Amino acid sequence: MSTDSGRERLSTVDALAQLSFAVNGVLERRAARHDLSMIQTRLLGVLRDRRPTMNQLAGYLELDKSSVSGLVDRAARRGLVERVASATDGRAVHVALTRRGRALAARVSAEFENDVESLLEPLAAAQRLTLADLAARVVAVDVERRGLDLSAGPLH
Amino acid sequence: MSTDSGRERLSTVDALAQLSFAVNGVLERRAARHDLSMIQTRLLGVLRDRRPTMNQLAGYLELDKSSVSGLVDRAARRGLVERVASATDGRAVHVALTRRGRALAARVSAEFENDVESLLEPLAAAQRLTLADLAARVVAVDVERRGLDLSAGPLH
DNA sequence: TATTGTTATACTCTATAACTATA
DNA sequence: TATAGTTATAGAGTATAACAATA
Repeated sequence: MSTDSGRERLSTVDALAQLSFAVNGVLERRAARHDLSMIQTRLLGVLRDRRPTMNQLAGYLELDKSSVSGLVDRAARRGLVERVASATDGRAVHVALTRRGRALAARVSAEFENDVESLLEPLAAAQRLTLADLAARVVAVDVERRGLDLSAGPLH
Repeated sequence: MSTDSGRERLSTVDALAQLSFAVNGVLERRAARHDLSMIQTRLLGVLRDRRPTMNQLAGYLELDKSSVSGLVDRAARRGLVERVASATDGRAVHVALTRRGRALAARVSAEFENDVESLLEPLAAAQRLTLADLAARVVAVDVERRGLDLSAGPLH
């Protein structure tokens, strides 16, 4: 790793932090183009393959249930999600994507994928695979340690 | 972005997104232990080696100047930063860390470094270097493309 | 006139505490 | 009583628009 372009070598931590920052920024700007905040984007992502209760949703998003109430209110006001009464528990409410919400989720996800691909342009195919492999290894251990559902990540 | 959440091999985009999510989470939780939001943490980070005007600060943080006013207000109320009148421009105000702000910034930064090191535990030393190298390459190109100051990243 | 910064206003996001309805 | 969810309230964070002071 040379410094021939006048750029100092970053520490591993710095490099990783800045990479995360870049990826996060990509996602944020992409979401913003659809008038979506990160948390609204995550909400749509979580709902792509689930129909959780408010309570479960709070678990996935690591938010208080009262925060989720407002979140879902605002998404529902935009016609992206809807509340569905539980058939088995009179207290519970499920949250589901509307057709429009599903379409938007799919679109944002596809665009994000493109954005990240383009971010990775400087790497050769083999290097991307290496990066993916190393990242996956780190993530797998972190998920296990923290006992989280992997699929509650950025877009899921 | 795939829809399955098992332990299958992740796509490069998924792996990268989840890695970013993990790193971001580490930083967020670390900051929260000091009652700092991400943006307050970034504010302290930016000020570690700068004494910018409000306007320049808005540029570093990519926020509107009115947002920066409030941000600095709250940090100043906690004794972490202070406003300093410009010696050369009667309109301008510089923002600087207080002693307490500098100490906190150093502490959070050191702790964050530890956190990320521990996140990277599953990787061997050589793999970490590879990861850092690939990340740095991606970041360097992104920074150039977007014309940003590299040092306005997560902790700087 | 142009620039720097603050203030007024409005909205999203978040948590805590109090509440309602159901189990 | 305990649980699921909403509402009331408070505060951080953000942007837009209007403003004051200085250049």
